[in-house]
Amino acid sequence: MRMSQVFSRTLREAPSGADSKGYELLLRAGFIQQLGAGIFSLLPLGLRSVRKIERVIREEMDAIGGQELLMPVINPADIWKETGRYYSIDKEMSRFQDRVGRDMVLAMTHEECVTDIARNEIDSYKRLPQLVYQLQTKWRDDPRPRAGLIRVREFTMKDSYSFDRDYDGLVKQYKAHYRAYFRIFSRCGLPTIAVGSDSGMMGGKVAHEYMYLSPIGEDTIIMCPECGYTANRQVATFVKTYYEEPMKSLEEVATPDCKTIEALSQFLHIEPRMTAKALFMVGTFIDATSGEEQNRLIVGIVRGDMDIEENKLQNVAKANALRPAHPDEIKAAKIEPGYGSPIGAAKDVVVVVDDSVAASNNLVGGANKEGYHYRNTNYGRDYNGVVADIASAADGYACPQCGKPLSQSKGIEVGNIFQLGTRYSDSLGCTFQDEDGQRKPVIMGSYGIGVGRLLACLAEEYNDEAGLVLPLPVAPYQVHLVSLVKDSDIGDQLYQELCQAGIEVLYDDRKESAGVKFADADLLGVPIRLTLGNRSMKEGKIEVKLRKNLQQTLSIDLNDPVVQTKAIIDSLQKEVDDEVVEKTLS
RNA sequence: CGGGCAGUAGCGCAGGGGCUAGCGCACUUGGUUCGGGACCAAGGGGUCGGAGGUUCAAAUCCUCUCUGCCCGACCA
Repeated sequence: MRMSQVFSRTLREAPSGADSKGYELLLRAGFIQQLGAGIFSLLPLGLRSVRKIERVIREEMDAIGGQELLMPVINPADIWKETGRYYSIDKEMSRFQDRVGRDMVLAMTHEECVTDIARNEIDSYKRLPQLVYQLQTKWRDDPRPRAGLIRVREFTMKDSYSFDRDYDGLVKQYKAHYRAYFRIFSRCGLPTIAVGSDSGMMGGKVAHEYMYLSPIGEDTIIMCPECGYTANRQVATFVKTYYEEPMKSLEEVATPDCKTIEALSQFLHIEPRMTAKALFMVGTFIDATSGEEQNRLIVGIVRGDMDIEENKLQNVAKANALRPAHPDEIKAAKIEPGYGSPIGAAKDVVVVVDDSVAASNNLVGGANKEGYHYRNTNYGRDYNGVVADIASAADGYACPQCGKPLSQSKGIEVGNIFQLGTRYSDSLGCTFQDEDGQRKPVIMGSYGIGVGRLLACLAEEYNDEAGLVLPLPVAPYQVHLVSLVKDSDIGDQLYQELCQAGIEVLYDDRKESAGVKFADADLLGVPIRLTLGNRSMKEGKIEVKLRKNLQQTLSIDLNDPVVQTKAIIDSLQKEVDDEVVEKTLS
């Protein structure tokens, strides 16, 4: 490709609002352009990178037996009503009606569609196992898109779906994905870790997320440096210490202006761990068959030295959605905000008690009276509720596997894998006849990779002051040919030669100064730069620089450029191949 | 959905009742330069996000509205 004809142009200054380095550079290099909030066009350079990522994905999916198909973005709402997600998913899924008034949705994922296909195709155990995948546009009306391609509303996703006759088969396909995903990300050059995760709206039990660790990430990952335990904070557990002692009798105590645990413990001269903290949320419960909605107040109780993990609370309460309760909603349940506890609360509130509280005694808790707390509150005696782990893991807490201190860091989720089980085959009636003659639901798995987000993470990982430094397998071109000589014939000829040899060349044939050309080459970040200039040509050489190390200058012979260029490409490719991560799930 | 900020040339920004709306970069033409974002000269490009209002006069003040960004809620 000749630079003089490239559709996009480079920007000298970062557009305002480009808050992360990677996003800024993708914009400045002309890889992407924004159309609306969370809606981006991929320009030719960006699309070339995306196509390369997609090729890696296809190769690895094919390698584990995947068959590519393509499902429609627009679905009749019927199948979404069958699984209940038409009702349980809120505004994140966009809906409309066609001309005759039929309910339609923009599919935000394809479990419904693929299960519908499978129930027509799969009738016998002889047709299992199966694995299909697609690279398809998803629309999710995220309430808050941000950070360029990291969190968007329209995006391309690789999603695959496995079908098995039993759980052993599912586990096998799950493990195949576990390994394939590490291969995909590492082949693209992106370092990732797999963490245990919540299954969220997907349903199912076992799930992993692939995280690219980055300070701009929105997920918090809890890790144990000692034994390798990793989990999303949403599900991460830790070892709690309990404080058991003989129960003492309940005692009201005046605690003016003690609306926080900090103020309370200072006022009473006690440690936060001797208090119980209450969090009030309103949970929305949606009946999956009728779509009927009901709101109930949820009280989460955790010991004062910990925080509540809202995701855990939501799961335990089995709510479809949670939001903080308004003070008047709390009061309506006979609870006093700031001095609240389940003691004496209305009957219809859902009380969830962290095991740290249930197993500790004589904690200070709210008296549901402005300015007063109780000493010696005890679960089981003074109030009841569901006991579960709803505490949020954090830096320094004890690892659930080895007891050593945990650490936390931020990450971006680039992929995930779920063991769905029969969540969708049950509700959509996707069954097969097994060897024993019985009809059984197909066992499913679902596996996703955000393609654009992967590119965004790569841009985040690979850059320097001057621009992008993309690895060879995902760079839009392999070679950037910069011609600084007036006589364009030499450059044109070299360009032709390289192209004919199958090398992907970006050829800067513009009538620009050397500085402009180098600056653009730095910005675009094509891994290998060939510079055609008088300096080296006098010696019959072409100057070579690798984008990732501009200090070092190499050279190849002017009269035999193709073979030597190919050798450099091969060596860069080999560097990546040597780093391909092989990890298996035990 | 709450809180904050911002919409003026392709990009980054200035101007905040008064004549023809400006600067840098980018763009066009001519010339000089030619290995790290060159120089000189001459140009082109704007219904100042939209609607309504106040005023002799509105990019500027007021009201409404749309859009984008940031924080939070939210989020596979």
